[in-house]
Order: sequence, then structure tokens, then C-alpha cells
Amino acid sequence: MSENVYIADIAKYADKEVQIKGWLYNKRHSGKLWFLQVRDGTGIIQSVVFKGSVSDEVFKNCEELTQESSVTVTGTVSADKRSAIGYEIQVKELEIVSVSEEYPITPKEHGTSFLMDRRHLWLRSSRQHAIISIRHEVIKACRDFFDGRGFTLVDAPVFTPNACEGTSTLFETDYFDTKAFLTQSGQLYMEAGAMAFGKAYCFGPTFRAEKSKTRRHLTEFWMIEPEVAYMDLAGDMDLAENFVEYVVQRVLKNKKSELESLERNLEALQKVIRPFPRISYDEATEILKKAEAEFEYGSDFGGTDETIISEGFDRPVMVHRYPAAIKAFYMKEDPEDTSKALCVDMLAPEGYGEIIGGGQREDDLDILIEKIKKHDLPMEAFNWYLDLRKYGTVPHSGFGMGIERMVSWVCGLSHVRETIPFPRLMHRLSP
RNA sequence: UCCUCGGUAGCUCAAUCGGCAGAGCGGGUGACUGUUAAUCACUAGGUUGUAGGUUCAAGUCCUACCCGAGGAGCCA
Repeated sequence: MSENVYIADIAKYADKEVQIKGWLYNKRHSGKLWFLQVRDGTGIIQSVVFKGSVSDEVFKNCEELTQESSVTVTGTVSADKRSAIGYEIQVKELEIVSVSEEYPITPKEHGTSFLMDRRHLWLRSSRQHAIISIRHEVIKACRDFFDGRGFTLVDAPVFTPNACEGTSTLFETDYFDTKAFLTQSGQLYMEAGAMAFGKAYCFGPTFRAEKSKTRRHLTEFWMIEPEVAYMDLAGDMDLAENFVEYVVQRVLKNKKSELESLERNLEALQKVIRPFPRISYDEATEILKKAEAEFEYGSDFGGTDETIISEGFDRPVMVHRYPAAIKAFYMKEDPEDTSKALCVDMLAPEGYGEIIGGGQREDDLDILIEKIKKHDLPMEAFNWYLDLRKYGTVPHSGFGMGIERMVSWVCGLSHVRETIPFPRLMHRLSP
């Protein structure tokens, strides 16, 4: 009885008889030979069916096999230089589990819209396989980074009673006899987490009802948000650069073949080593001025502005101390220049833009109350949040990183929509 | 919400000045013992997004609408 194995482990079974359970990815034939590309979810292997080596029935069955038919292949693993993975299978037996109906996704060209309508099938193709596999590695690296540094996972709720930064970009939903909103950040809850555990993080989906149609936006995306008590802005930047370096180098180490299959420029990723450059908002505006960009001092950077700023660096750049007026109410003012906030954005190189946003939080009760009033936010909604300043308030900082933007940059993709198994976009809610 | 571009065979796209609806891939049939997006031969396949309008004649021009893509603003 031959052993049932996965293609990923095939090298261990050279010259042995094995069984592969999978699906037909593609086939070719040449007279007395059939070449079946069989995938099993861990890889693709060429299975060679020679008319003289199998029963007439098995050889004839090859004809009936359509793309994505499910099959069980039994044969001997043989090393072959012509194979992309170094091995192929000399088939002895072939069992058809199910003949697939005509498969809509062919090995040839398709448009994004067509493929997105069939996202549940598109995930089977090798390119999508590589991207989702890298996403998995990114997420695992993120968790390992914080878990290995004494952080406690304190997940934030998805249903929230109020907006933390205005309601215009929130999804509203019925919640029994009242309204609830889908979270657009777990940060306020992580501040509670940091006061309880010192170092806390959350990881989960967040929702933004922004009517954005760009390569960097999803309405549902995953965010990892660490928050640390007794940490200032400089410490926050230290943590962020350690974190990004760790994640990128982990993917480079463990998912090299996937990156290569995506034709990613590995050298660009190899340069992502600490320290990352740190420039102030004022210094960033000088760069824009020199580049003669259309930019008004005091406003936030647009996509093209971010690209211009990051172009001058070969690794992520951290821009800190933006004008307080354009930042959220919970950002702490810079004591040396109260017009600035102690915040930081990390811009990825190669035009990928903002992947991290964070900073030091306002820890003074009175200033925070003033800010809530100034931003015209409902005070009663923040009672619990203000408690954190009443009962042993301390300086604290944190940041949020969008997983999909990180994966998009690491993979070198032109759009974030391929970095999540089932993307939710302004014009896409299915499949 | 605004700006730009697009919608033609199952898929990706052509169609000149408004003048016969085309190709490659995929499907089907056949050939080939080393193919790797195999190749070669033959073959079937069309309400040109929808509704109007102009014209002898509309895929092509005009109007409205629907759908999609890219970008802006906003953000991770």
C-alpha cells in the first residue's frame, strides 16, 4: 500500500511509491504520454502517464480529465532536472474522484473583475496561493514579535457604541433597540489594555465606510495594534522599526520561493534593516518644497506626497510631529511646540505609502476633556476612556499597522485587494 | 461625492472616415513518447451593457441610465 503524502514533502520520498490526493491544475499530452499537473494545496507536481505503464482504462481516463477535476494519483517519485520542483511522479494508478465541469479560470489571461467575481476559485491559482501564504507568514510574524516581547493579547470588540473619530466613515448596524457601529480601531480599548497589562496588543478586522477607490483601500481590513504604558514617542518609533524589520526579514527567510514566484525584488526587502530614518513633519514639507510638489503647509500628505517623501530613502521612513490640528483628539501635544502632535506615520518605500500610524496619547485628564470639546465629540461616550486618566494615568504610546498594506508592499503588488482572501471594497461585497 | 477611461464570442482584445462581426486563448475532433501558458490541422461559437435618437446604413455619432476600472479627497 503506497503512502499518502503531500507535494510539499515530496523530496523525502524519492524513488518510493506514493499517493497524492489533489486536483488537476493543467494537462498536456503527446501521443502515448500524458503530463498531468496535479496540485494538492501544498504544491504542484507533474505526473507522467505513459501508455505502456498503466492499464488501458487509466490511460483513457486521462482524456476525460478536465481542469480542476479531483484525482488520486499513485506512482513512483523520480528526480528530474526538467521539473520546477525537482521531482515528478511516474504514474501507476489514477483514480478520478470527480470530473470537474468546465472551469472558468484558464491558465491564460483574465481581467481583475472577472477573477474577483470568482474569488472562491481564484484562490486555487499559484499566484494567489503565494500571496495568501505570505499573508499567513506576516500575521504569524506579527504575533510572534509581540508574544516574544511580553505583550498580552487583549482583543478589542467589533461592535462599538460610538465613534472615536467621527461617524462619517463608520458602518452602522442595528443592535436590539439601539444602534451600534463596526469598529474602525481598537486603540482606545488597547489603552485600557496597556493600563492593565503594561504591554498589550489586539489583532482583528476593522471597518471603514470610506468611499475610497484606490489601490490602498478596503472597507474591511485587518489591523494589529500594540499599546505600551510608560512608553513615549521615541520608544514608539523604536518599537515600530523593530517590528517592521522583524516581519519583513521573517518573510524573506521563510517565504523566499513565494516572493520569487511573485517576481518581487528581494534586494529592496533585504535593505529593510534598522535604523529607519526619522524626519519631522516640517522636514518632510521641505522635501516636498524642493520637489516642487503642490502642497500646502499644515495639511496632511496625499498619496503622491508620501511617494515623493519616501523616494529619498531605501527603507521605511518615519515622519513624526504632524500639526495637531489635523490629527485625532487623543494625540498628545508636543510640549516643545503645542501646535504639533507627538505622532508618527511610517511610510513604506517604493511608493507603498503609510503602513503604520501611531503616537503618544494624551494622558492629562483636563487637556483631554478640552480636546473632546474642541472636536465636538459627545463627552458621555468617553466616560470610560476618561477613567483611564483619573485612575493612575501614565504616559503611553502605541500604533496600528494595516496587515493588507504590509502584505501588499512585501509582495510588491499593485493593489491591496489580492492580499486578503475575500476582499470587501466599495463596489464588492461578494463572494 | 468629484474627475478620467472602459463595457464586442466562455476569457483577453481588434474592427481605419459611419459601410460584410474578427483574432488568440478556452471548448470539440484528429496527429504526435518529454511536454511545461506544449505544438500542428480542422471545427462550433455573436441580441456589440440597457433604453431611446440621428442616418440609406451605427460596435462606431448624440442623449439618458446601468455596471466596472483608475485616480482625488480620507485613511491603515
